[in-house]
Amino acid sequence: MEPTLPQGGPAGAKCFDESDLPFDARPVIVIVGPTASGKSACAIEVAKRLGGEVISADSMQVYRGMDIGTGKVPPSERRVPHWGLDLVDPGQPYSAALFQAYARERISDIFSRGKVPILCGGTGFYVRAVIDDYQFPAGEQLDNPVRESYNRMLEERGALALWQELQRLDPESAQVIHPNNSKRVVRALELLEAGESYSRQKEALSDIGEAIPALQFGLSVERKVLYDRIDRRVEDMVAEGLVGEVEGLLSAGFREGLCAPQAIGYKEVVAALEGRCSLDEAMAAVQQASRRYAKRQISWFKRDRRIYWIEATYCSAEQTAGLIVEKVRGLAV
RNA sequence: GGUCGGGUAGCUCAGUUGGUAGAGCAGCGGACUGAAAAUCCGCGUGCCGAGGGUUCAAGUCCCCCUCCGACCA
Repeated sequence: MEPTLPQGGPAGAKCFDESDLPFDARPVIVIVGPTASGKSACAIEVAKRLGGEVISADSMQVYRGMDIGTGKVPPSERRVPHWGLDLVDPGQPYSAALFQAYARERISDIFSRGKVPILCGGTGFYVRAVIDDYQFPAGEQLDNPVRESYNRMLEERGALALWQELQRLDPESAQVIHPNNSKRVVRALELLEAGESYSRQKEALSDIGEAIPALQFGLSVERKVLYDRIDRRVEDMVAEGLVGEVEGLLSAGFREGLCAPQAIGYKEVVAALEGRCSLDEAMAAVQQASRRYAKRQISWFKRDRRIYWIEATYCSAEQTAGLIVEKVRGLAV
């Protein structure tokens, strides 16, 4: 089947136009898409052809020791330098702001060596934090005592009381956050402490500019095919030793982490290891969670009108990479 | 062959004395500025097995056919 490069992407999408590029700016190549859409292989292929290096934009692949379940490309298959992997231990928190700083540093370093940075990953928030002008308050602690105390308030007095507290301190922000969304309510309260306002940030989002010139490509795969691939991938993960990997992490204190234990594929296997369900049930839960995750990813990326969508359902990594390289060269002339 | 039970959403099932149907799960859509694989919001998607009858009105009552299950031969 011949791959084609659609002209627009979603209906009415505004395509990236070469006139948007500053004359001498070298764009970062961005490859996004839902889990199991073939991003990683495609990125490696593009990197090989363009003299590039891959930066993974994935909130879980930053963790050391979480390899099988996060779908990390094994070292033997990397072919080109990979960044963004194994940055911290599973016990540590990580964030979009940290990734933003890390990835931008990597990008300028790769450029300075005359190579092409390829940002590739499924964590939409991380991708946008890097290429767009997201400004996070400086100097915030990740294990914030303020967050701690609001979380306690949530536990003791409930979601509504917490939201009402926000309403009292910052009514504008309370208005744009659903009372049930306690995580975000806590974040808004935290921001207040740092002298920022959630609602002001949200407003700024509407006309946020690009911080780094980027050419974004999205791999789209028919839903049914994507779901089948996800289901199979989960079976493969178990066959490759996911359970053993989780056991190892557990004995290394993985449970105390803030972010890592939330990873799909890990929390479910932990439940099975603790006897709360069978392994088969855990696998089914992982498959379902992955499908829903893919749906959320699609939702996130669909919104970005700058992305060129590539219909990749029946395409190999060589084919999708070929289209990307062709497009990049076309624009670079 | 006979008797009984059942056939309602993708699945499991509810459905009052008749008033053109609703739960759970699954699914779909959306939001997103230091947890984002997280968190949150929204949406029933239906030839009620087929046909006929009674009735102003049938998922519901009657007849017949059909399919599934159990039991009896």
